Amino acid sequence: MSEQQTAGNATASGADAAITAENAYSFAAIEAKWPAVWDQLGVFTPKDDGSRERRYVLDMFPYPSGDLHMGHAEAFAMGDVVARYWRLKGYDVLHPIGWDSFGLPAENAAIKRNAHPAEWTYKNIDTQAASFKRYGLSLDWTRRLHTSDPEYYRWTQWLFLRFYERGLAYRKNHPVNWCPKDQTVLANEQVVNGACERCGTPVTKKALNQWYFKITEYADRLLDDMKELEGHWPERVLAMQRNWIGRSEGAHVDFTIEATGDGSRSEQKVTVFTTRPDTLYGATFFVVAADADLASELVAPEQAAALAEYQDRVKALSEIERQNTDREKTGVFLGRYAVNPLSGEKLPVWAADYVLADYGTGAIMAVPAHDQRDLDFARAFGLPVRAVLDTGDEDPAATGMATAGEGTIVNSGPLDGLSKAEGIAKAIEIVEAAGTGEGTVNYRLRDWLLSRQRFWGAPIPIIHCEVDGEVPVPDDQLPVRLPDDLRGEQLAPKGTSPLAAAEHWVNVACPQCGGPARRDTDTMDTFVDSSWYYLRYLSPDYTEGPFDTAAAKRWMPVAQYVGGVEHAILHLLYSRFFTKVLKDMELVDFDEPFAALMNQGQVLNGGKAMSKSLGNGVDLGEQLDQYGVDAVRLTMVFASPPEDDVDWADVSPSGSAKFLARAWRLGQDVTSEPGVDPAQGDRALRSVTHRTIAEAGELVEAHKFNVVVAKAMELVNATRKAIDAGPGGSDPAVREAVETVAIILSLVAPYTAEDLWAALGHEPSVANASWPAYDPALLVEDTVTAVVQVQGKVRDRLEVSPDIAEAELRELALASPNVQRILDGRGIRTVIVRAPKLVNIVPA
RNA sequence: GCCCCAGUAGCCCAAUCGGCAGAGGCAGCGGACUUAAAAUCCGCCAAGUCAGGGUUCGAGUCCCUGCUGGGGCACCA
Repeated sequence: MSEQQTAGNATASGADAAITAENAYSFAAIEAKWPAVWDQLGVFTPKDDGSRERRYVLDMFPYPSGDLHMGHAEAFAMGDVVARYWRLKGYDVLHPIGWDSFGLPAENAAIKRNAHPAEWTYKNIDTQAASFKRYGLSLDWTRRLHTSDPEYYRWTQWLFLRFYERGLAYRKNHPVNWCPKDQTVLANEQVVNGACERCGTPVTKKALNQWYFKITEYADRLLDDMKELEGHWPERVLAMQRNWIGRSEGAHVDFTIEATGDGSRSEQKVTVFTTRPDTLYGATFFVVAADADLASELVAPEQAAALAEYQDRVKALSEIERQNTDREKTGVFLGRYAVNPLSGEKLPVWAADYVLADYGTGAIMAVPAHDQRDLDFARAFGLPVRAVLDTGDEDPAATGMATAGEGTIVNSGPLDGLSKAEGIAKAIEIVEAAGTGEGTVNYRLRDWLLSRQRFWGAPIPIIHCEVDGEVPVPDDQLPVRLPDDLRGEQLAPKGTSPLAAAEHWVNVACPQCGGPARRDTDTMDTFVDSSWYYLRYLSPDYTEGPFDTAAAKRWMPVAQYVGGVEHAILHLLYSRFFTKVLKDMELVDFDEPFAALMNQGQVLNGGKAMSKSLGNGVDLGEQLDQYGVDAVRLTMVFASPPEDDVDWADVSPSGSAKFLARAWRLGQDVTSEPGVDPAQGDRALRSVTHRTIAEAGELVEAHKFNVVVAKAMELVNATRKAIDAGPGGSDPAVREAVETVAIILSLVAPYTAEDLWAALGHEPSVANASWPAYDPALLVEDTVTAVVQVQGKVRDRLEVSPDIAEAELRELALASPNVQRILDGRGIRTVIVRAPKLVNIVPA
């Protein structure tokens, strides 16, 4: 900025400005100055011309609920460090932004305001977009997308149809999780402790005909491919996914349910899943899930009334009550007997709610001696307990404690004498040979319930015809657009989708027979939208398919994904599933979409998550107004390692602002010209600079961003000292140091760094600069301090050459008067020498 | 109940392979500059690493036990 312009500005902002405008740091001034320059230069749009190695950095895209908040500020600050570092390192970096813009809040707002959800949604997106721009992120805005745009959801629907063709999208009538408040079904993953993940309302069960994705078919691949992610994803996220998929090895064993004496029920085969086939001889009763159809099929006529009554009782329980593991065991005898295929023993068949209808086969053989749940049930109903594995523990029947450890099999005919593991193998062998069972693997994972009875989502592109049944909407009729004439109350949840009431939309001609038909009125879970958005960024305007497969080949997988751990299972598991299906469709050539994952911590205030109800929220906009963008970003990054929480009450944005001003002022004191040879400069300062470069690079790569900032502070301090009390501002080493400060700072504080870069006489943008190379010669010290210990305690320090020989160091150490005094004539047992830094003398 | 992570100055946090407990910041204290204040600059202060045990010449770091805090899972046969 020229002096004339400065003077002009001074009059505009008052008399005091004249004193400060020239040489004082003003975040407001620099925030106003640079965004237009960045836009004009197009710094953050990747070249995509193959001239550089490509890297894809992605932050989980936001949901447009109001303006950005402190959480966004932290997450995006972290992702930007990586994107900017890689750009400086010479990579062609893709760092796009978009919005996950379908979802319930928009609908609720529309109902309240008698408006259309799009109005609220796109207004919020505009607000957030402006805030993102202010926040100085190195984003490529040319690829911006919104999942609620018809051009986007057209392809969400297209993908649904491809899944449908492959048998991966299907409908079934099944008891599902139902949120009474949101009036919609929920996926298993969206039920937390028996309550709706979104609103906290206790979830109930409801039998409904719903759409599912067959994610279970990919359970083994979702599990196995995690090997690729180990070391690159946080261990706890992998653990949570492993846990959620819940692979367990065991056996399917067929039991024969005997016909009733009066012939009212005939003989029937029922399969159980067990992980403990070694305990087959210990089975003393048989249980089926009370809410499964199987219970009603099996029940003997004289017990039917009792079962019906029990089922009513079970239905009345909330999910929260049902999941309480301290509950007394309940159940009802079905009047039937199951024959153990190994022992031939007859076992009474019971129905109980501790057996789950949708895990395994919904039926179990109960082995009370070796399973705590079965034992609790046996004791409640006076059923026999028979130990078949001698673990050395006391009899479970007496103690009430089932024994689950290792031991030797007893009372089990052909299995006697075997260990647990041998018994499992042998029992599987026997049932397989007899044709009454087989070894198998079972998963905890359930299919993904994707239909929602809400308006603001991608309509499911299926038409129901009386003649042809389910008919997919032909590709050339996509997208199935949402009607835009529904308002307010018309969108209110009624238990069925609001779309059902839009008669003009619902009634269509069947694409196959032309006869009268109705559109499917459910919309897709918004997690479907977000399961493939990272691919759409690669070719956001592509019209031949959801994405350009060539672009996917160039850019995928995402090299660094950044987002909150709250998506550990939901979004990340679904996206992994989608990727695997796309691979099978030969649209992509990789198995995992996100090669590396970083979970940023939360922003707390006073030890607690910010929330309206606690009234401890901190407004991001106010923080930015008060301290400036760079100071807020710096505070986020400096406070702690990225994955740790930041407590806003514990940190100091004003301290950050002070540091930034201090760094910026260095630029005012550099008097050498750009391009001077730093080799002529002060060696001590150069040594600090080059050490900082070396360390900062390693630290960024290790994601220790907070330490990078600390190193930058050290360099700033050293440079200030060199200017004021050393070689002075004209020394070429000072220029080199300040240029390094600008480049490192650009990772976190782009405005300040850019302004500093300009003050040093460089053309914008600092984002186009290169991460400096360090000179290893400058990292070598003239002397190092060797520590001399006696028995591990420091007794002397010696200044020695870094390449001192072990023997010489040993002699020097032993000659130390301090050492001699401490040794006090005692002999020496050993001397450990780690030249050049340490000697440890062990006295006799 | 089971599994995972973390405990270092008053506070937030550093500390390659086990090798001098301290890099950086906040707060505090003192000084310089100022008529004064703000801003700025300089300096100072501070823990022996949650507790106990073990391995080692040497442990914040490795092993065991416990305590505290945080997170995940939880009738999944």
